[in-house]
Amino acid sequence: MLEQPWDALIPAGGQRRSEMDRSGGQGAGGQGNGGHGTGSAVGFRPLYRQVYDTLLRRLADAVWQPGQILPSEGQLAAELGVSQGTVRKALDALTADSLLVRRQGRGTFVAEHDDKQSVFRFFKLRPDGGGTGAPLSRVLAITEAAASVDERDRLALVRAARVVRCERLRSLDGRACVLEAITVPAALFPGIHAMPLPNTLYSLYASRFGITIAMANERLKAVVLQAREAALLEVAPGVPALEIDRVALDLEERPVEWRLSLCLTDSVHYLSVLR
Amino acid sequence: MLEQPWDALIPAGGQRRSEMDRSGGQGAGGQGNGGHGTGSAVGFRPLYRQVYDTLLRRLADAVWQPGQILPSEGQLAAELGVSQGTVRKALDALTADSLLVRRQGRGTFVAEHDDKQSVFRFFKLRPDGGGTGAPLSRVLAITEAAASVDERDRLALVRAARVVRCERLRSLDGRACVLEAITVPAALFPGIHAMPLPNTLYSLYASRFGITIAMANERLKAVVLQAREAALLEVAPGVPALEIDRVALDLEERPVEWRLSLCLTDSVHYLSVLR
DNA sequence: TAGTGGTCTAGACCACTCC
DNA sequence: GAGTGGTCTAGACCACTAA
Repeated sequence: MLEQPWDALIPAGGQRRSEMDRSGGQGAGGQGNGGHGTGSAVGFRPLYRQVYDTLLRRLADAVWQPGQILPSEGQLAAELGVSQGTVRKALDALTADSLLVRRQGRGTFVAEHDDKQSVFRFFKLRPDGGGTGAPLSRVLAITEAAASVDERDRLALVRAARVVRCERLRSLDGRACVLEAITVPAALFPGIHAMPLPNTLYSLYASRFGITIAMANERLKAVVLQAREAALLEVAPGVPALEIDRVALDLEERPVEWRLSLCLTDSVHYLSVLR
Repeated sequence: MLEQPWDALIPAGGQRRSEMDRSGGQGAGGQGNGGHGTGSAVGFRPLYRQVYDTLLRRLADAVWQPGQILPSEGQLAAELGVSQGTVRKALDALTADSLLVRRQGRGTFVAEHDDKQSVFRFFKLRPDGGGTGAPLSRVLAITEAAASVDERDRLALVRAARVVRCERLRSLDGRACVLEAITVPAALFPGIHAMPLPNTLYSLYASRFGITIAMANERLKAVVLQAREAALLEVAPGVPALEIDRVALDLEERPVEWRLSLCLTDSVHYLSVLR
């Protein structure tokens, strides 16, 4: 299934009954998996990590759709030739990564991120008062063009790549407060420039293009609004704004969206929880 | 030990051999622990959660000092009357919460957060270029006074409470870029106003006052510098700055520090990773 | 009642660290 | 070689859900 051409996953400890000798031989510590696809040295991963990768691949390939139920732990264990406990460890890890949802008595499901509570996973602006107003959006423009230098840089694109750009104005509790410039690779989102865009773009990415946003890196700065930006946000030029430079990554950690947001923060703040 | 006057923890499933009948009876789902001390309804927690709480209490009471080694899994299991696997699940959870560090072949240790890599756990400003310059600090003033309204609000203090205030100027890569106003309850940090303050305050809190910072909530805004602030940061008044309003919580989720930072972000950004 | 995930246990082998 | 955490297995009982 992986790491080895054999049908079953190779164990890393435990009394597995396979007759195959140690082949590569080595086991390996635990946490030092690295990732990023290099790992030419030993390339060993614990069994549950291999199960994790196997299931992650199926999620990335949309074998299971969002909201759909997965086979039970026992069925997956039998299919992959590992114990139920090992499958559980992989499923728990995928749940911790917000890719699965497990419900006692019902089953394990592919996470849906268009729920009301999930809107706020990647939207960290909150009204100062503590109200829970969900953001509303108005699309100003959507165009297709050749990628700029910045866009190629953020999205790891080649020179000739084309992108789709979208400008949106978002409001919270009825007040315009965010101006967003969104860029996605045209190749990954064919036809998106002609679609009606929902408020939560990431659910559209998942349902129409099979792209799941798993993570985002945001870089925040305080800036001063330019004339055009200020006009769109209906404030005076020179007002300070919070600039959020976000690159969103899919399940395979490829950058698939660049979003530059300008936020008015007089009655709104960006919430960050450090652990 | 907890939940029950008996010596051993009560199980929630499994074939434990205790003769005591179900007493309270009910089991309970799992995740709905809530916390915050209310939970008068059933108050049930899984065994591993009880072990977690027991060990957390010992950490909060400084039974084990930072850097110190804990008893082995087997010893803890024997002491608490549970299986090694249950202890492991609790230890793994504490490790996930950054309170413990586990090293294969060596043991389990209380996390030390004055290491070089740990400085950045609560310090999210990074040079744009990607350099890893650690911040340096210069204390401008330190005073004791009665708590202001804002301070009482942030730190959940009573009217008569006294606080210690500290103003610091921090620089990154040699450039002054952060002006910090720090407030702590005087009662929790006796004598701190007369101490030399290290660059990493939180290690001082742990080593001298037995207070471990487990979490922090930050609220970010874009603001304009006032004259005094701009002078201290050596820029012109009116320059935009990133305001970080942080409340730090200890192991028992009590607010123990309020920190208001003003950051220049022309060559520095605030890094936020969303998962 | 059957099937699912949630918890708990017991015991095995492995890799790492230190003596 | 002894002791530690890391991984894997097998099997038990529990709580929850739905038919």
